[in-house]
Amino acid sequence: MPSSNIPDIVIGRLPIYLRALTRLAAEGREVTSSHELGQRLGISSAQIRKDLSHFGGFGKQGTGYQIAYLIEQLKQVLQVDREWEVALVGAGDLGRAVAHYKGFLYRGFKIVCVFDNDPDKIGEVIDEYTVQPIDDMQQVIPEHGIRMAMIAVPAEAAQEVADRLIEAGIRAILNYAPINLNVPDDVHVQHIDPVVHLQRMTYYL
Amino acid sequence: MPSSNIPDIVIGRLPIYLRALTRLAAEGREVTSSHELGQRLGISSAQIRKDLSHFGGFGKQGTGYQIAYLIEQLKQVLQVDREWEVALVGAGDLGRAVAHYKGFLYRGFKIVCVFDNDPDKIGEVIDEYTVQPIDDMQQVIPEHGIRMAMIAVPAEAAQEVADRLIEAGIRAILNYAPINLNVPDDVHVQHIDPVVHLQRMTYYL
DNA sequence: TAGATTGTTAATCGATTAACAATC
DNA sequence: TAGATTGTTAATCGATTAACAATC
Repeated sequence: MPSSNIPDIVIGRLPIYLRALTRLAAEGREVTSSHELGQRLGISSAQIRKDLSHFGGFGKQGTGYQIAYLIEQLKQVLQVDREWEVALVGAGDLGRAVAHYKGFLYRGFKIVCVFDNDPDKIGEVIDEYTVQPIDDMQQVIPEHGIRMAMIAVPAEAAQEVADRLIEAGIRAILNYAPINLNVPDDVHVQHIDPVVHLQRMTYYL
Repeated sequence: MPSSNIPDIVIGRLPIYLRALTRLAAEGREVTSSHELGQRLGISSAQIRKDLSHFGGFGKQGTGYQIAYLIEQLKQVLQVDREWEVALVGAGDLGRAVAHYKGFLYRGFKIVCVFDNDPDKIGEVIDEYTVQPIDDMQQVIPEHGIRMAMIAVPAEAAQEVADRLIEAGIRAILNYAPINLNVPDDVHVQHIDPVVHLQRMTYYL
């Protein structure tokens, strides 16, 4: 965690707020309150106010928050008021689905290259991407100055892919492989494993 | 949260432990310690011991934990020592990828039906599944006694799909749509939104 | 003005960690 | 036995909540 003294758990909630606010805006709403937002998200209004107050006073007493303005501010805080180029490794079923996904673009991210090591897949075209050999990563990633990557390869290959990505300059990894990645302190990792979420729920059933 | 007085945050870590232990077993290891497991996961050994102690004494002083035994016990606690039938709603790119994913089966889950409301997709065959009309959910789900579902439809449709699933008897939902779902207290929801994870990391870049 | 809601402080609550006796 | 590691208690740390003055 290089910068700042703001709890990581707070940072983790900001994208959730941003998503809910964007939704409210899409519904045509212009103003909201910590109370309303909290109700929608199942979070206390006090927590929302406290979280936001780490970054400034975005609201107005008696009125609440201007949705458009708060969205703008949160995007700035999260640095998603720009577009981040992302590399994708893995062009199997999952990688293909990720490559197709249209939801990245309007929320700050753009996949710019897709890698795989399967000779059958290299050269294949997925939407606007041509699958490149994984050995080209070391060249392509620094060339574009890409700092974020998504891993969608089998569990066995994920750690090695991560190591090579980091060597190529990647500093943030979204890992879809069902395995824990070990990375240096200055590299950020997030895991997506649907089974973990399912297993968390079966406990209560 | 119907049952138990064990913190939800502890339950949330168990699947992570289970995944790491399964990995260790796959590497041919038979015994591990809270210290080793902690190192792999970036968690303190004390936390692992404390978490496990909620459910019993699974280790042996001086030795550590028998991996196979601990896996078995954790599966029992999480109720994934059986196979859960899961309904999938949405047969677009994402739903298709989810349907193809082989990783559910060996970790306690089996997709048994796929629904969509697009006439072009109904009747289509995805692996072993034939896409069924979404209007059949109310019949098919109770018939099979299915209690878990995954939502892979566009954000606009997700809340309505969730409402109908719950009406049909679903009590745990894994939501891939980038929107917060509001559900009754006795229904469990987990969200998967890759953009939220990416946005959480850009803050630090 | 009266009503509403913020931003912030202090109090509460809960989770993590440190430490160690028990024991394999 | 000596060394290692658990399970558990108590101490610490941090996050959430309640409450309210400020103010729109």
